[in-house]
Amino acid sequence: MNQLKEALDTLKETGVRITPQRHAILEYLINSMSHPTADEIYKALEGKFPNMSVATVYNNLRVFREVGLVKELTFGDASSRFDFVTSHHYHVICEHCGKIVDFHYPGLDEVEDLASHVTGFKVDNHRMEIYGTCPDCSGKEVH
Amino acid sequence: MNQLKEALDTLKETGVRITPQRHAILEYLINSMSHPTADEIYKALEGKFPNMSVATVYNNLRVFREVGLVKELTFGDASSRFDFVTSHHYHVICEHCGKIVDFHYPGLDEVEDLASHVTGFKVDNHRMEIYGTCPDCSGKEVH
DNA sequence: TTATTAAATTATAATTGTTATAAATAGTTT
DNA sequence: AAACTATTTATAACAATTATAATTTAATAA
Repeated sequence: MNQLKEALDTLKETGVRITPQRHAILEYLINSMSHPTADEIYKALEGKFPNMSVATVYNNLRVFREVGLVKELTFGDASSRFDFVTSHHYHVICEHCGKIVDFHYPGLDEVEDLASHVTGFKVDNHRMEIYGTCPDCSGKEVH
Repeated sequence: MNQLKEALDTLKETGVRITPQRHAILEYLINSMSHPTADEIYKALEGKFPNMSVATVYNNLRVFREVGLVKELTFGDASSRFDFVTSHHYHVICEHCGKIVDFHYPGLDEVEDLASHVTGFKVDNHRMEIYGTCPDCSGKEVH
């Protein structure tokens, strides 16, 4: 239930020190329903941590990713976005305003199996994003 | 049949000038079975075009993308890779050596439909990549 | 064919996201 | 408390990409 507590436990289990900065970054990731960039996190926390370095944000996001708490979403042009891992879900992205909406779908195991069979790869995972126009932007277009 | 000719026709139709540089970049994209980065293209053509600027490569790849001739593959860390669009296919990527293998699969229309229904987005397209270990790297691991 | 004109190329500088480095700081363990 | 290690900070470096302005060139019509 308490995601932050669970996350902190995960860190403790894996021997990652819990620093105030890490605590705050995790908290921010969990509470923000968006998918913030490293810079957004940095800016959001500079009130609480005026001396925190951008490197700290990047370092810790990498740590969280390695531990499996956070997923990095990489689109082409802009900077990476970070997503606190809860359940397995995909993202639907608006090509006009960049809004990202979560979208649950049973994992595409079938595709992984076929890919593995055809290519001989040992398949670990996959990524998928869906692109389109969000309702807000659709509305604007019409007028 | 002749992909290069078709591509040049597409450019003509859309009013995009056919310059020697564009011709060469397209030719390289079509002939290379790999998925080159902008820099790889730049280096590959510097024999033929010693004065060509990197900007030219980037500019033209953008033009090709806008016209639909080329698809940009964006992974997180490294630079974008470019894929001459032939038929609809996905990519299987080796997490160890970075090798990219094409993989045909009937489009996941079903997922797009569901996403559209759930989120209210007007869905245009999607991307999917599959990650794993290629046979070569699997072999090396064992020893 | 040549003259015209808008588009493309070039060279360069600037920008941006991210990572590397080294010194300072803060937890942990003995 | 001392010693050790992980973490943070500040800064510099890097690499991919884009912006700019001057120059050149492709397409087209006289």
